[in-house]
Amino acid sequence: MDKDKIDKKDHILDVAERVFSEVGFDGASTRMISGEAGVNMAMLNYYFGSKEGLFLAIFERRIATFRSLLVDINSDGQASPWQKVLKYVDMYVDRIFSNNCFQKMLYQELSVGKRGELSDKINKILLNNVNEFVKIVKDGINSGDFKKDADVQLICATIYGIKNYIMNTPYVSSEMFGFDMKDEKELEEKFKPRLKNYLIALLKPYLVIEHDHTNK
Amino acid sequence: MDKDKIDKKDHILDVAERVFSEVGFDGASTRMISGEAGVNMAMLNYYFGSKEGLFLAIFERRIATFRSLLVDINSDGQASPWQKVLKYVDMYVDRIFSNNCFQKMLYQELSVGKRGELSDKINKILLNNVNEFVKIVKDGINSGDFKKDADVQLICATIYGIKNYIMNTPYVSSEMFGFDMKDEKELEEKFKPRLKNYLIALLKPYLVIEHDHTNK
DNA sequence: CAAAATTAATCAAACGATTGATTAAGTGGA
DNA sequence: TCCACTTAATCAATCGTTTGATTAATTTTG
Repeated sequence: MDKDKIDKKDHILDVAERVFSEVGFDGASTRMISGEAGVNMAMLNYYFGSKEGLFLAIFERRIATFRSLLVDINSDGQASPWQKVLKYVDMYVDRIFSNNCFQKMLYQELSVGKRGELSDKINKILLNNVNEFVKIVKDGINSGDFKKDADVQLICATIYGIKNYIMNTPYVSSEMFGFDMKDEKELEEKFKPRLKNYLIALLKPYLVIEHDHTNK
Repeated sequence: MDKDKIDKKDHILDVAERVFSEVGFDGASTRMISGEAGVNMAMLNYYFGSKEGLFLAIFERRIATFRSLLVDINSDGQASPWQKVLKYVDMYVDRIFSNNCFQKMLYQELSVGKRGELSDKINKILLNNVNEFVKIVKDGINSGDFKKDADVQLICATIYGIKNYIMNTPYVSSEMFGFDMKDEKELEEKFKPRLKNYLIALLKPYLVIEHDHTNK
């Protein structure tokens, strides 16, 4: 049946995504991937043309989701700049940790950047997302809500950097935070809220101009 | 002469460090490294035993430097907690960008973590450095200088994360910050001070309890 | 409907190329 | 001569990929 075919391709993509994220592109052999996926080696080439084709297919499957991520936040005319930042942080943290393997893969690819065309594509998409957030902050500066000497770019690097650091140094992070980073439940229930609270508490005093209502 | 031998070994280590940082451990072949270093392939095995031995040798050369990095800051009884943080940030930013290739290599190794013994070693050293900074912040909290609900661990992740993000996504960062990240001069003269200022401006309102002298 | 023809999916086996590593022969200075 | 160094040649192993054969599913034909 057609559904089975799609499921099998998807299964291969799932496994390959995990394996690539664990040992990198060069570290993962086609035998390893096909073995863990429980399919014949030749199926990888049959479905995806090549190892690199498989790699690209993983990205193409995820990139569709990527696009629609942040579009709507900025178009919300009602929300204040700070409310937009809150919304962005909330969405970002939620999204990120559900695509754990892929995020790691993506970051490794950016770090190495061997596959020229794909790297360009990813870089462009990521820059789009960055700029979406940059726009929020800049609007806030122009409207007088945010401090005008705020370093917009480094704020971005902060949000993305913390995420990458935690996800790409599992052992150090697990020791540091005192619980297993691979435990999905703890990650969801304990760490996500903690990270959200932190980011907000960190950014607010740096970014927002407090209008002193108490006037003491 | 003996000096020549050491120089040649060091030269190989330099080249290998760069190549590893650019394409990863699996992506780098011994032929590639020996070729770029201008030595015969067998020399790598003659000097370092194996490819992994070469990899380890790179770390061993750097790790000595690593150890003595932050030891003295915390023993300065005179300095206030916030002054210690300032000193730490200053030292950290300065150090980090001078070992560009190695930092990237180290981070990739942590992300993959295939070489068990080495990974353990690195993780321990890194955790030591983390704890050194954690201690500074915790002391500040206990002494009443810092806010008691500050998330010490995530502060660490912030500092290390920003650095890693910038160094490991050269293209995105270069676009984002509007200049070439590989240009050492610009990095030194423009980016380092910018990053220091940002980190201080970011951490201060989050961390430090302001004693309102104006009393308005 | 049933037989034939076509297509898609899957497999074990093998391909040439490249990998990290080793060998044996040679080099030149002490 | 001895010893540390250097080289080209070569090794088995593994790499990604291709092959030809086989089976299962689908479509076409009579």
